[in-house]
Amino acid sequence: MPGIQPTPTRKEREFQAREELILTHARRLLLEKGFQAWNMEQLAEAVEYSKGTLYQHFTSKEDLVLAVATASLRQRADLFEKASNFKGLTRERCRVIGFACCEFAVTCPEYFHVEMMLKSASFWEKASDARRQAHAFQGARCWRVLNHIIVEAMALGEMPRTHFTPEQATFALVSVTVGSHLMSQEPQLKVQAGITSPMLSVRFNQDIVCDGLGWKPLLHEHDYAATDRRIVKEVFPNATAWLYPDT
Amino acid sequence: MPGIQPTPTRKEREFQAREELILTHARRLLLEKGFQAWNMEQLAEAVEYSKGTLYQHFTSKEDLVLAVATASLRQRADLFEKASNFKGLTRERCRVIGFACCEFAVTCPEYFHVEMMLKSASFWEKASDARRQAHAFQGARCWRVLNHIIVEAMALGEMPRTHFTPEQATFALVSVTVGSHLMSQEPQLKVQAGITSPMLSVRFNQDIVCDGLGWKPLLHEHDYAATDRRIVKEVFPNATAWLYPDT
DNA sequence: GAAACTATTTGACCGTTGGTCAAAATAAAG
DNA sequence: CTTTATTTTGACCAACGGTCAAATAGTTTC
Repeated sequence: MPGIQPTPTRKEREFQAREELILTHARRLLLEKGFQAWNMEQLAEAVEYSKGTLYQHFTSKEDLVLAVATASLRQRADLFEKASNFKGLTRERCRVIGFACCEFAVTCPEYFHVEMMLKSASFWEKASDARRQAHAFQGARCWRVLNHIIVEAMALGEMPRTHFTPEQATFALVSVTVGSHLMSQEPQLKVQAGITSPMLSVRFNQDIVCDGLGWKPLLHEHDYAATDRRIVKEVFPNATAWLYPDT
Repeated sequence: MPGIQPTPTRKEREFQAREELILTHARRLLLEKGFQAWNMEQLAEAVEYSKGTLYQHFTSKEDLVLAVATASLRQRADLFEKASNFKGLTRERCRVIGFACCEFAVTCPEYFHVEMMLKSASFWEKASDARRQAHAFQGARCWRVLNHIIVEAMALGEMPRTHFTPEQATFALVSVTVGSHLMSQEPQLKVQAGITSPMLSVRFNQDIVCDGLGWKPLLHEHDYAATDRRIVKEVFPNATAWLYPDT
């Protein structure tokens, strides 16, 4: 919750603009080549500054990549919050979050590539504390949105509250979402599972978990196709691009 | 399905023994330090050979790590096949697989660390083709065991077969399992979700998905605590170590 | 048992890359 | 214009993955 910012000087604004330039190019390189297949020299060339200047913004290559990840994560949190404004049943609102996940995966395809590295302890050691906290903050925003919906679902009696806590339910949905995204990128599994549209698989698995949680109305008790049409129309008009597997 | 092997000479046996020695130490280093924080020189020192000798076994550091991962994956496939021999309802047998997952996570804790890297394209490029195929083979073994149980469940009418294919159901279970393992290692999420025992969370989420798939008998329709006791007794006597969160 | 030959092991060496810092360039102040 | 403060630069360093000619160990021949 940022208060009144001290007026940024021209220098500060230039610094900020350059940081975003760096992040943009780093993001592109991450997407095109992954983490290893480019170096700081190449990035410096791309942004038309020298290597030393890069290190005025970031303490290490890992710190830089974490900043890219956090910028993406902020977009996800923004999408989540936008999604949560949808008017409807709690399970319908959860469904909008599912759409947000897919929109995010399409908008920030480099994120899942980076997310892998975020699990490695050595990665975090090399990142600065400020960036670590920024990442945690955006992560918490995403968690909070989904958790709120589930708390509300329980309060309204749309989800049973006797078998598990709201946090357990949130965790289940987060897990299945991340796992589905990861697995649907695995070429071998895609063939074995006969996956044609990764996004469809992710949302299918989310539905399974929601049903498993007893989140009313269950999949076959409601016309979710109608809900989906409303979601596309009201919240994610661009979703048609990824909603149906390209023919 | 290995046929009659040509008799290995003494040299071949020594070569094999050394390879296992290398893998053992590499596995330990991976667990203790991750991927980055050790180098081939250190590994060479640990196994008391020189760096050049390591490169007679593996084409690159990545190739070596992939070999470690595949060795672990073989253990998982072994556990899965052992688990699938359990006599009982299909959902009970799926539950044994869930135990196998946890047993594996405890036995091969370095695997999830490595699995992250396996998603990176640049990683696979540096590994040899033979190791790639070996890894795919062990992965397919794991998939097949679970898939067979689900096919059988549908054939017996213990799982509905109208809403999805056996492969979709298998994919959902695989996704939630991997996702849960990953997420339950995230320190921030552990706090937010209030996770005390990662293994318990994984199995809980698997239960949710099984229920969501309509896999009879559902969680509340059957005394799965009794099943669990049988599983521990008959298949995983060591499971008590991780089954309950340590006090 | 020595010599000749083969197979294996070794570690000095190379190229690349993340990261540093003194010097150069630029901007600001006097 | 001169001096001072700030920013940018790229040569440089150390670390690491990977290579290969030389050394060592092992085997065969006479």
